[in-house]
Amino acid sequence: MPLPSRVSDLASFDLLLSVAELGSIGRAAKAHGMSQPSASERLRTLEARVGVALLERTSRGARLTTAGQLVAGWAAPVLARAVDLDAGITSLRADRHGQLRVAASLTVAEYLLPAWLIALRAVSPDTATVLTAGNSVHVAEQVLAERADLGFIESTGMPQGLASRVVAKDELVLVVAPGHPWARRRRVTAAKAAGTPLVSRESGSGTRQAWEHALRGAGITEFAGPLLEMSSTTAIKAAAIGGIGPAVLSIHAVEADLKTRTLVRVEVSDVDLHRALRAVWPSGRTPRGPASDLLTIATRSVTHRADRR
Amino acid sequence: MPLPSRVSDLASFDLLLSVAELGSIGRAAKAHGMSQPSASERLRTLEARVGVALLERTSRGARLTTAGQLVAGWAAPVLARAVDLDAGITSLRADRHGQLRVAASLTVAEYLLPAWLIALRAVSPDTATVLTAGNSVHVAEQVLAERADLGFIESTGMPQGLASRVVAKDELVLVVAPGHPWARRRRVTAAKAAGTPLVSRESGSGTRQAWEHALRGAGITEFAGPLLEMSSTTAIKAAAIGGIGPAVLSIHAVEADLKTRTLVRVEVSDVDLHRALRAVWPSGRTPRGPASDLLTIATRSVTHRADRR
DNA sequence: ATGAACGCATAGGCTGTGCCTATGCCTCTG
DNA sequence: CAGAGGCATAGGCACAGCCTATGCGTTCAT
Repeated sequence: MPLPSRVSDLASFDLLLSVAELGSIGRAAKAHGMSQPSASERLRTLEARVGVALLERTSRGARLTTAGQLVAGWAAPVLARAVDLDAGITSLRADRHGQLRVAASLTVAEYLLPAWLIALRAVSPDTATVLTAGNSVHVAEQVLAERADLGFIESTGMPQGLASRVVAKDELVLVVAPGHPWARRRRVTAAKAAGTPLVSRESGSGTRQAWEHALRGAGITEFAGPLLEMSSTTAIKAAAIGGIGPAVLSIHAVEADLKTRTLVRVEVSDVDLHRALRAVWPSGRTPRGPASDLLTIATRSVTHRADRR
Repeated sequence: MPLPSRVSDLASFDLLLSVAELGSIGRAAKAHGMSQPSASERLRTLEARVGVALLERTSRGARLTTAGQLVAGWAAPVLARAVDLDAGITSLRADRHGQLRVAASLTVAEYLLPAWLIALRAVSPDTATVLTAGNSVHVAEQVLAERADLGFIESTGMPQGLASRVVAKDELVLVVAPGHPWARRRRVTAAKAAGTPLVSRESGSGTRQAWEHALRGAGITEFAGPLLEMSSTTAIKAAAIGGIGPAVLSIHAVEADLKTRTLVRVEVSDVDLHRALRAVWPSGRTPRGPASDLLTIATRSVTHRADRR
């Protein structure tokens, strides 16, 4: 399902937000480093694509119409997530010799780090961050070898020589498409879940290991083989949504889909699927400088969330 | 602050997700209605912009690298919000004579309706929805005049002749930039809040009225004039983030900013800033067809959220 | 072993979008 | 009444992106 082309031009929506903020097309143009006529035409074609008037142009500026306010309101989250994406990408490029080297598991890197990096930039704007992603063992190695200043891992199997602090919670969830038989009762037994082939990552994935580990904790010893093995979380989600079969993913990965009901969560009786996410660093070598800032930010995020429950 | 151009090309990221899902560049190209060479080049330039390899190209397909999985993971929420945006835009265009006419307050239309519309499309794909946004009085008029099948309003001042059901909660929050003096203590008295000039919407805005109403409930009678009046939520947020002064906004509008700490919430002692959001329809004329579906979806969202607390 | 099928890369050529500068018109203000 | 600020229009240029055609490498079946 390709994205509707109507919304693919982020720069135009960004321009619209700038007009809302600055009160005139010309000022918005300047803020974006383009000429006023260019901005004017961009907004005009944006309006044409949207199909309704978004701006009220007066001789002393431009204001959003009601429809314009709505569109701006919907566009803002898109741009906010795009900023997250950009922050993540920046941390991936290693060409700047970053002062702060972070190693993180995929779950942390995907769902939590971008927001932390943006907060970090607010605290120390000049810190270039280099991110390496891998499984927990890999991250631990990087930190122990001092090739990373700070690591973030799932808590299972903490190696020696590392100090740590819990910074967030993760939870595995079993999800199915709304049409799936399990979607109605919303609960299955551990044995049933283990005996059913799932859409999953390749074997060796941390999520898959954690899933089997949790079920073993409930006394399960036999597991059905995977129904389908796919290379990415997105692909697994797409397969599950398409009704191929149940899947097990991090709660962070399916939050939005649960909200919009494109996926339905199914509880697994008597199995604890929670796990803590931890920051780690070489014991005795307390993080300093930007690493300390990032640790503070990450820790604050867990207390912040606790506030809101 | 304009969006970094690195992430402005949504179509390329969408293509990347399709590759992750379908396992080959050619199939992704076909899914997007373009030729294989075009897709190949798009992905190549995307990799150049990102600065790291995202795909592992083999002779029988393409897989994401670790970095590619990360980028895909960050891009997915951007695209998901873009789909929301598109759903909203679709509902704004009135050229199709929609079978379902919805009138909603700005808060509901901005933050809740897109997800509902997407869920509605899953239930009845052929329903074209037309959305009108306005303040609560305006919405009530539309519904009473039967120019809208269903309305969504803040609950203050329910007019006669309308039946209703609570579908969501809203809450006003006082926010300041992290550097503001109030950010440290995180709490002010009602009198102090009322006596301080705020960045706000034009007078007559529902948010502003609700704020003053809530403070009057706490015995406050005198209000400072606004520090700055702006035309949109985005503009107000930008001003607050920029440190111009405190602002009062819906919790939904600042959720992301609170999470990333670009804004800090300040409690107001002894003032109840909650309000219910209600669906309304002409009493006696129980919603049927798509209107009933939408009502069910909206109602489900409130119980769903309750589940998760 | 060998050809067919599949998949990605490269080459060449074209179209159209988007941007810039210059200019005109309108309105509010002093 | 003149000037400033702001948006729209016009004309012209550059480049980005797409398509078709083709080539090369790998895999699989006969």
